[in-house]
Amino acid sequence: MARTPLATAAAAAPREGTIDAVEEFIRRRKKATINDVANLARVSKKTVSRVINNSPSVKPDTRDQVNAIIARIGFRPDPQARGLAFRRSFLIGLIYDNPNAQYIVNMQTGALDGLRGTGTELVVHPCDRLADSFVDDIREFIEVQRLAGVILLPPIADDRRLLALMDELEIPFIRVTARPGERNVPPLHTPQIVSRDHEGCAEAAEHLASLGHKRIGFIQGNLQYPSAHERRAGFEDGLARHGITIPPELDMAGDYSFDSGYKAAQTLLAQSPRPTAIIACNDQMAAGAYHAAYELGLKIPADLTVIGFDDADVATRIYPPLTTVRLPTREMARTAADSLVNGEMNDDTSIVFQAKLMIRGSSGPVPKG
Amino acid sequence: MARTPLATAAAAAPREGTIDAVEEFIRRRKKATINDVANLARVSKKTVSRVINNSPSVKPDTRDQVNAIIARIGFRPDPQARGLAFRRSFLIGLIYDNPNAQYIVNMQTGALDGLRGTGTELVVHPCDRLADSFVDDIREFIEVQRLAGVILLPPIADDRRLLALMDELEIPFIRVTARPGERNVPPLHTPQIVSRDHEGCAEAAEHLASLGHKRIGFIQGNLQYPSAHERRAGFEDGLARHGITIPPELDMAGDYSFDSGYKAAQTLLAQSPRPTAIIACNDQMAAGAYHAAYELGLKIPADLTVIGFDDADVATRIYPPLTTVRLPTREMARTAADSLVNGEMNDDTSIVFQAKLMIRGSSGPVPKG
DNA sequence: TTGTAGGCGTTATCAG
DNA sequence: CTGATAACGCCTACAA
Repeated sequence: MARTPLATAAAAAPREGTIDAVEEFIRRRKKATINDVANLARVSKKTVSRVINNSPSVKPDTRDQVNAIIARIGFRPDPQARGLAFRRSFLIGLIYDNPNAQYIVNMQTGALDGLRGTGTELVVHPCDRLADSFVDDIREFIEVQRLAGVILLPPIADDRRLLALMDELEIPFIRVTARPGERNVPPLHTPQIVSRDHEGCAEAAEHLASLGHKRIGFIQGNLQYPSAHERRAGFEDGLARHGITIPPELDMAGDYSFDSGYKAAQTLLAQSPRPTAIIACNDQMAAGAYHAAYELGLKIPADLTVIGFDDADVATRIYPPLTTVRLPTREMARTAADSLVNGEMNDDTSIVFQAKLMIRGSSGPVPKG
Repeated sequence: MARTPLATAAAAAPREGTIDAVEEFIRRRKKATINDVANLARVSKKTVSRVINNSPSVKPDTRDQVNAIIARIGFRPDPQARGLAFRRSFLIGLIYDNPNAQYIVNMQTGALDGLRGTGTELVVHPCDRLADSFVDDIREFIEVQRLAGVILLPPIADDRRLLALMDELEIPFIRVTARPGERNVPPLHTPQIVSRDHEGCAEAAEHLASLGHKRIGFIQGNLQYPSAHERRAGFEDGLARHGITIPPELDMAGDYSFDSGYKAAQTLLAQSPRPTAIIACNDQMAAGAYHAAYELGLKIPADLTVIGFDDADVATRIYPPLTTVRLPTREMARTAADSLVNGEMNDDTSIVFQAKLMIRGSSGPVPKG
C-alpha cells in the first residue's frame, strides 16, 4: 500500500506529523482520492464523503479540518466514481433538432453559463425528429449516459413522444418552448421555460401602425412550431389595436427558412398595390425578403419596411440593419440549466421570458404616393 | 440477490432453461449489467468483458453466444463503470474560444459526425484565453473529467501554453489550425488538422484579376491567428501571378469582426481613385464592407466587387450573395474526432484540407470609366 | 481460451 | 456524529 508510510507518520506525530504527511503528499503530485483525504484528515472516507456532499450531520470542526486538507492537496472527487455510486452521471444533455446555428450556440452558451461551477458538464446531442430511430436514439443516450438531466429545445420540446419518454425514464428535464402548451394534450404539466413572443410581436405591429403602414404583408413561420402561432397572434393583436388586418392575399406561408421568405416576398411584392411593409416571423425569412426586394430594385426602408423576429446575428449583418424582436435566448438557457441542477422545479414550474422590440434601420414611414 | 433465481433456473435446465431465463430477464425490464450477461450466457464476467472489448482470445463460439445474449437483453456497458476501471472517461472535449457561432456549430456537428456510434460523447467547453485562469480551467476540465481526448479549435489551437499542458497531461489531442505551424516553435510536432487556405485564396485573387481588377483594397484578418497570414499570402501570391500588388494605402488592418470590416471599407472607399474591388479575409468583414458601400450608395458588384472567406451562413444572406472561399469545416472536425477515437495518429499526423473558391454575385467586371 | 480475486473512487447501509 | 463493510459495474493481473 502506497499510503502506509503516510498513515504511520501521521499516527506517530499527532500534529506536526500530519503536516509533514500533507506536505509529503503534495510533493508527490499524484491525483488525490478520497482515501488520501481520509488518511490525512484522520477520519473515515465516509466522513469525507459527507463533507463533499454537504451532509448536515458532520461536526463543524471535523468539516473544517477535512475541507482544509481537501483544499491543500487539491482533491476533486471523481465524477465517474461518484456517478457510479449515485447511479447517475454529472452530465446534462442538450437535445435539439434545429437548423439555426446561432440559436443553438446561444442556448448552449446560456446552458454553460448556468452550469459553470456546478461540476456538471454539458453534452450536446443533435437529433433528427423525422428519423425512425428518433425516440430510441434519445432513449439510449439518456439511459446509457445516465444523464442527470435534459434540456429540450424547440421544436422537439413539443414532441409528445419525447415528453412521454421523459416520463417513462423519470429523468429531470426542462423544455424550452414558445408558449404555455395550451394545445398540447398530454402531459399537460412539465417544467418549462416559456418565451412570451406575444408582447414583442404586438409591439412591433404597433410600431408599423405608428409609421402609417396599413397594407402589410405577412410571412408565417412553420406552423408545426408553437412559436409560429404565438407570433402570429401577437402581430395580429398589435395590428388589431389600430384596426388593421392582414388581407388573405397578403398572408403567405413560410417555414422559417431563408428560401421560404424569399419566395413569399416575391409573391407579395408582385402584387399591386404592393404592401408597404412585410412582417417576417423570423430573421432568416426577413433576409429572404431583403433579397426579393433588392432584386426588384426596391430600397429598404424607403420603398419597403421589413421586420423580423429573433434578433439573430444576421439581423445586423444585412443592410440596412433589421428591425426585429429579441428573445433572451441565452438567459432562458441559463435559467433552464440552473433550475435543472438545483432541482428547484416541479411540473408546475413555468418561467416566462418576454420578447422585446429592437428598432433598427429597416422600418420607416409609408412611402408617399 | 436478485439474480439468484435466474442463475438457479439456468443451472437446472441446460438449454431450454437458459431460454426461459433470458425471457424472464427481458420481462423484468431492468437495466442489464455485465453480470446478467455472464449468468445468462453461462460464462464469467471476464469473458463477457473480453467480448465487449474485442479481445482476440475468445473462442468464436463463445463470442457468438455472448453476443447473442447481449443483443437479446439489450445490454450496453455502463461508460461510468468502464471509465472508472479504465481510468479515463468516454468523453471528448471540444475546447474553443471563438466568437463565430456558425464556425462553432459546424465544428461541433462535424465532431459529432465522427463520434456517432463510437460510444463516445462530446462535451463542449468554451473558454477565455485572456482570463488568468485560462490554462488552469482547462487543466481542471481535462483532469477531473479524465477526458479521452481533446479537440482544440483556432485560435487557441496555437496557444503554446495549451500545447504544453497537453504534453504535461499526456492526453490525446488534435488541433485544428490554418497552417502547418512553421512559425510555432515548441512543440513542433502535434497531430493536427490543417486547412490550406492558401490555394483557395490564390484562386480568388486570380478570379479578381481575370475580371480586370487592378486597384484592390485588402482587409486583413486578426494577425494573431495563423489563418490571417496564410490567407494574406494566398491572396498576394494569386495577385502576383498577374503582376498585381496591393499598395500600402489600400492595405487595411482588421480583426475578423464585422465592425473592423466596416471601418476599413469606409477608409478604403473614401480614397480616390477608389479601389474597384475589396478582399476581406473573412465573411464577417465582407458584410461590414457591404454596409460601408451601401451607405455611400455604391452598388455591388456594379460599382464594387467584394470577396470574403469562410462561406459562412452570412455569405448567402447578404445581398448580393458573396463570392467567397469555402473551408470544409465540418469534414475537418469529423476527421479530427474520428482519428482521435481511433487513435490512428501520432505527432507527425497532419491532415490537410484545401479551401475552394465559391463564385457568387458579389464579384463582377471592373466598372467602366 | 477461460476464470478468480482484487481494485478503480465514491456512496449506502447500518451499527456504534 | 462517525465508521466498517458492502455495493456500484467494469477491468487488470494472475492463474488455471
